[in-house]
Amino acid sequence: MLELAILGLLHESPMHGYELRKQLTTKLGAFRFAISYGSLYPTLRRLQAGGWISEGAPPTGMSASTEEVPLLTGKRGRVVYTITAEGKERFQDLLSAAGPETYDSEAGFGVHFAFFARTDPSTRLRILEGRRRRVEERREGMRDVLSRAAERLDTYTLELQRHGLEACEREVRWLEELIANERNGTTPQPPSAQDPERSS
Amino acid sequence: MLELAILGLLHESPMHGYELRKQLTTKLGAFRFAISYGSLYPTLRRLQAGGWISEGAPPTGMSASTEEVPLLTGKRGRVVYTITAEGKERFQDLLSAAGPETYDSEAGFGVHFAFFARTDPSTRLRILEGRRRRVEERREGMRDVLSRAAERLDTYTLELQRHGLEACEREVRWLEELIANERNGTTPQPPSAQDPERSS
DNA sequence: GTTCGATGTATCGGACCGATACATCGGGCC
DNA sequence: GGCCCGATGTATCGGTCCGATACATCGAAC
Repeated sequence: MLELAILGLLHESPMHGYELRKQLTTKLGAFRFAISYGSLYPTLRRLQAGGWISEGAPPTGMSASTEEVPLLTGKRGRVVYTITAEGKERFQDLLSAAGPETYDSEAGFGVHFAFFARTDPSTRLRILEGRRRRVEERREGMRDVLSRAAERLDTYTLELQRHGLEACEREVRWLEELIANERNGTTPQPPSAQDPERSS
Repeated sequence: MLELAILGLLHESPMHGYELRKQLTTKLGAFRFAISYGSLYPTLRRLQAGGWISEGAPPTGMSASTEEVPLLTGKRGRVVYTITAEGKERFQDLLSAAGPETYDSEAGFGVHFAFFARTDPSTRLRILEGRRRRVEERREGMRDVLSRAAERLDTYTLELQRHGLEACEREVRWLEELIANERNGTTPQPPSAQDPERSS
């Protein structure tokens, strides 16, 4: 999960840990996702051990990302991580591997969704539908609780269920819209959508 | 967190692990909360070590909960856990101890909220306001991302932020309503609210 | 010149999850 | 009768991730 997120961000540009964390919480944080250093650094080491990222500046002297990265001077500390070719492959693999963990957790789905621009259309659809099914299940569960036990629960518990149910219904509607757009080949939201190429 | 949830449920009636887990996911599950046995059983042992719950049927031969618990025959397995007097104290302590962890996590807030009926009014208000502040912070963060970076993000990432922002706004509104009701002394939602007894 | 907040790297203990392994029981089915 | 199967039920293990914490550097404010 975290691996996918990190690879995805490093795919765009090399970064050091601090910056990486900021991006993780802002760009991917929308769907409840916050990462602590206690998981970031171990994961970075894991990725390094797998040969998917490497420490140090980009492979050959490039000046493209000059403004993105504050450009480490030779000083001390400040470790910049760069994705390797194997890392890019790994990223693509993880992107299309949409198992149950992709639908189950908020975070998992959020991360996958954030990289949809680089995910192939069929996988996108698969993930959206899987997620929808999952949320629908939760919704049904809460409906049951509300209808069967309306009398046996105190007001607060009841209100909690009611709010949860509403959130689920909203999310299902949102997903349904996304799925419809996906089938049309339209991009999600904006007024003027250009016809995207039809790969696969 | 889990300790609080378990003590709260056992406070209502003794239960065995399986039933406990079901209740945890249905009654408290609304605000994204699912528990696995891998955390349930260790926590039960922790609670037992602390003397807050005890194994076996309720202290003295009571027949009140006959229909609630499937009533273990002498067979095998089937361990029923009962809350102790110290456990009840502990429960009250945890209820009023509303630290940052109460506001930060969905689950933490959900559990506390589910037991609001047994929480004193001032603590309720404190928790609701703390939670609101937290959600407002997240909301502002997302607003910033959306306004500053609207051009630099792809459609999907943008849509993710948009959806997240909307969810935050909803939750803030919900909390605001609850806070207002709390100040009025009204119970949360229903049309005709009877004046609740004012217990300690 | 020194205090302070932002930037930055890193670890440790512990909470929690997912998978898994069992064992028991009541039915349905051949 | 014998069999399997799904629901009920207890329990552990490895691993992921979190929260707290410790440091070190740097520019700006005072």
